[in-house]
Amino acid sequence: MPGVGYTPVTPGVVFEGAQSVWEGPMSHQPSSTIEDYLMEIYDLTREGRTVIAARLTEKMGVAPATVTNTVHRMQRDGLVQVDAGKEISLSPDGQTAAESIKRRHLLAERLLVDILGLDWADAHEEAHLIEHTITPRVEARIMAVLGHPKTCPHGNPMPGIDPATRPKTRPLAAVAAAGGEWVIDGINESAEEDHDLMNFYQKSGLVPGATLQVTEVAPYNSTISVDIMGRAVTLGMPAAENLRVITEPAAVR
Amino acid sequence: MPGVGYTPVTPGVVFEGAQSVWEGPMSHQPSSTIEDYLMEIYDLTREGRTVIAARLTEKMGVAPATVTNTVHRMQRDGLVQVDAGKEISLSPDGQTAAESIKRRHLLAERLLVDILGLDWADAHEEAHLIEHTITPRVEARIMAVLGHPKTCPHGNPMPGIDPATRPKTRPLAAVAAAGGEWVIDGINESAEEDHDLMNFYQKSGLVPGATLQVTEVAPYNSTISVDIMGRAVTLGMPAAENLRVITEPAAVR
DNA sequence: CGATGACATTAGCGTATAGTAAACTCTGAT
DNA sequence: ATCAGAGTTTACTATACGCTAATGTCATCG
Repeated sequence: MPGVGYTPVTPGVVFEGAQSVWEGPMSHQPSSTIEDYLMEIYDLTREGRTVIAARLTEKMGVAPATVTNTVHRMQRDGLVQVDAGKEISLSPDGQTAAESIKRRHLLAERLLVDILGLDWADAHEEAHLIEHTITPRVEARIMAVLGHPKTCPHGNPMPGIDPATRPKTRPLAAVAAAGGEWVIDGINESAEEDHDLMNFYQKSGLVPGATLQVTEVAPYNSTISVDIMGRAVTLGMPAAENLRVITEPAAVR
Repeated sequence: MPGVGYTPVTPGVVFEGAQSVWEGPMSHQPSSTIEDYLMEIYDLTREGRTVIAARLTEKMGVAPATVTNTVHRMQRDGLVQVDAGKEISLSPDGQTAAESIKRRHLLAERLLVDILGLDWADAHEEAHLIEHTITPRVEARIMAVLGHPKTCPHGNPMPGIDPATRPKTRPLAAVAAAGGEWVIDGINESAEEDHDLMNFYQKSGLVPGATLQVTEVAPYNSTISVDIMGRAVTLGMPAAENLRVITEPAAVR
């Protein structure tokens, strides 16, 4: 006889990693890994990029074979489709799950920055850990305490926010001439992972809501120079590409 | 040739679950599972209970063979010793890691209750998820914002708090006679997992700091009745065993 | 048209974490 | 002394998620 004090689990429960989840007729709770893939697909899609396995390979920092494998599991679980051209897209279930994890990521970032006072440049990577452990119960509390924020600290909108209510923006890199005054809307998602770049933005005061004057556009040098809070800052291409400024004069934030 | 855009990892890195960690000459970052085991061993030890695999089997809700297996990995990694009598104890490294995860657990509980306004009775299980994702950086922020709390919301002390500075307590069940007035110090760790019991405590106002009068001690019925905030509440054995009251008249909290 | 480069996939491994089933070790009670 | 019961362990299985190596598929370029 086996030892007492342990009762085998009811059938229908499946174990994945450290947490056990219901494997009922309804959908799974995706693992952290799957949530990462979902958010990555969601972001790439929102940026208008073609979502193929090679893109995920770069973003996730894993071997190509690992992505093939993982995407297969996601297909099996009804989270994504892969079309004839190998393009990956979210299913309705996948979309729902992706919006959920994206929302929790943004809320975690806001919690860390607005309430806990964590460095703006560190928030993304810390939130990336915490996001997976936020249940609906806690999500509701964070949402309430923060007053239903519409963007993350880096200016990216919560899923479900009507794009029409967001300001029209362009990359700072697309500004053609010196002289204009611009308000920073946000930092592109893809730049949030670059910790050094984020630190540069932060130290330079290049954060959402800040106002800057373009002092020089130097295409021959691939730089744009700006004046921000009286300080001169020169941005190279990646920094200028990933900084969104508001096109409209009136900042409707 | 393999696809471009993916560079194989430097040697010396080991993969465990979703996160990659350094496998240097120094210690690992324990996985969530290992952290759970560490905290359980820590709690059982602090309660003065004999720590054997069967105890962990109950607490973790896994099969006995799983515990054997996991404890072997913990031995291999230098986190625990197992003596001739099969008793499990934390090594110095294990103790350090256990105090770390315990501290993060308590901080997560306080964050959830004090700042996010989560239900006191729900905090333990939510913190159990979040605790594993709190890095030193975030831990420091929570610590600062909360003002270096000395206990969790259920009255249990942070690791490193000198027991001498804590009030002398006894279980409410050990109160021999009616008539006395007592201040609640806390709820035993082992009861925090019992969600129904925690809800009962919360609804009855039996939370740390509250004052109660013992109105009846009925050993023949295994109950103790108290008056709390003018309300009469009768506690059965488990509830009375796991509620600690302060022995001293002056509440030095 | 054949080579190259970007991608995808298969095959074969390894580890952590779970489970079941069965065997084995005590200790204490009949 | 044997047996029951608690506790432990071994053997084997399964899944998720990583890796390397090798193979297959295209499209485009020279």
